Amino acid sequence: MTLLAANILIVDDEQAIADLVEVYLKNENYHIFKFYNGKDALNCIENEKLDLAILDVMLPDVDGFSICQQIREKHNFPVIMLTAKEEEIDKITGLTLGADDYITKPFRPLELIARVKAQLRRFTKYNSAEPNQEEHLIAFSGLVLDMKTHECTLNEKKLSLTPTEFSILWVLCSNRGRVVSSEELFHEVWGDKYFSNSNNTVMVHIRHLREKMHDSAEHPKYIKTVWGIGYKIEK
Amino acid sequence: MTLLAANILIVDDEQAIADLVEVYLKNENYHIFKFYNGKDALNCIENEKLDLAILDVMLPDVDGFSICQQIREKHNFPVIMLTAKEEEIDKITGLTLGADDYITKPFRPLELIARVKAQLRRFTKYNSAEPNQEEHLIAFSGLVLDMKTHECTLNEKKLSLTPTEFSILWVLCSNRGRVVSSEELFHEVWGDKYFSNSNNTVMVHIRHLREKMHDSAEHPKYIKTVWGIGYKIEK
DNA sequence: ATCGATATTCAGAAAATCTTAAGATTTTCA
DNA sequence: TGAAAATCTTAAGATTTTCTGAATATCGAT
Repeated sequence: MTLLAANILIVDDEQAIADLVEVYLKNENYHIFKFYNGKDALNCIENEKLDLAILDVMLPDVDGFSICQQIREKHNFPVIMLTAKEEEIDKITGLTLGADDYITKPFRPLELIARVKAQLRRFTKYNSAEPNQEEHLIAFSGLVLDMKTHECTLNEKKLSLTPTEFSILWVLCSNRGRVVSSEELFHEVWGDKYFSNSNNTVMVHIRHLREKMHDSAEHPKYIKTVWGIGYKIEK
Repeated sequence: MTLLAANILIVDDEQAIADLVEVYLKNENYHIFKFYNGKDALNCIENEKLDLAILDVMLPDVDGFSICQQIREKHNFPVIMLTAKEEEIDKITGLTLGADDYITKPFRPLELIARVKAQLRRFTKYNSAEPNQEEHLIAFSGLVLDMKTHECTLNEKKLSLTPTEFSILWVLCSNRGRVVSSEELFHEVWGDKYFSNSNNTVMVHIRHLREKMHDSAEHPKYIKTVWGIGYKIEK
């Protein structure tokens, strides 16, 4: 994804947590600066070129909120706050001001990694001189999908798709030439929520898509059914 | 119907829980190794090729945390921890070190299955994307099988195979030069479901395959019958 | 020639998908 | 804020495709 590994700062006085985060992020090939207190962290912020910071809200010396503020005085990179239980978020909403995201403990490793990547992606996208201008565009054989505007046109004519429909079509298109199972589609579009036993929902949306694209289930030009496997769009 | 069923280890001293998990996952066609104590589990880890482990944190002999550590010494597959009540997670956050996810009891079956699948998906994605890009393709003497698109072509002409037919042909091709018995075929394609003593079902599919490939049983170019043993495709 | 293994055929069963529509939820807008 | 509109989800029945098992025919080794 990135040519050079991002530098990530992690501060938490619960050493187990900090160590845990370190393990997972190192595993993703990031370069980690880890501290168990605020002072050392501040020092690091001064001297290192960081790409992202993960701060525990509650620290014995300098709390995460203060650190975040000090980061914001000079830097623009994303900050993710680590907070205690879900229920307490309300009370500390103010504390997360200036942060870009927050994660509640206990957190799932996957969630952490996903959030980190999301923030890095967002940051590098807005800040890199030469962004992937085409990343948000898919176009082939008369079909154009624009992720930015969420618009879709087919042979110059605009299709008004619902968000879900757009997402499904996007996933199918970005996997063009490959069969995508209903289950996979569901996970890509709805996230890793639990899914209901029937994949009928996906099917209904596929139907709506075909309808709007003037496509048929029997002789589809675009979304083809692969029996027993899933759906695909030909390459 | 999966080509390879994942091997899943489940360890819990509460037999009811372990049994329950076993039932749900077997129902999803996974192959289950179930143990009620840590020692047997450790033994299994040594000797079996596992794809995922579900470990109860509290075990009478060796606790789940230790097992997880021992897994991590040699293996990289996902580990999901089973913990007691939600409220107690704080206390044991440290114990989930090295695990990829955790589930609190009591859990809902769908949630369990969703989590297991999510982990397997993540794992197989990270572990198969790079190294063997061509793994999804089998091609020789005019026959091409593409796992990605689930397409099969014979001398440039497309054969429209049913899911089962495709699977059977895939298994035969990936074992090219070796005789595969009907029973083996059955297990590879259908998983560990019942094996009806009459292997006629396999035979019928073989026939359909031969038909679609314009192959004959008497002088087969592709799928050859090895009397008393099974079928094979010449190398 | 005989016997067990493999082939063929085909119709009913099972499974997957499609369609439709109603109720639930979310979003929009006055 | 509350009502209307749009969207999503779920369920049930229809349809299509695929699978299976029984009956019968054929093959191959001895």
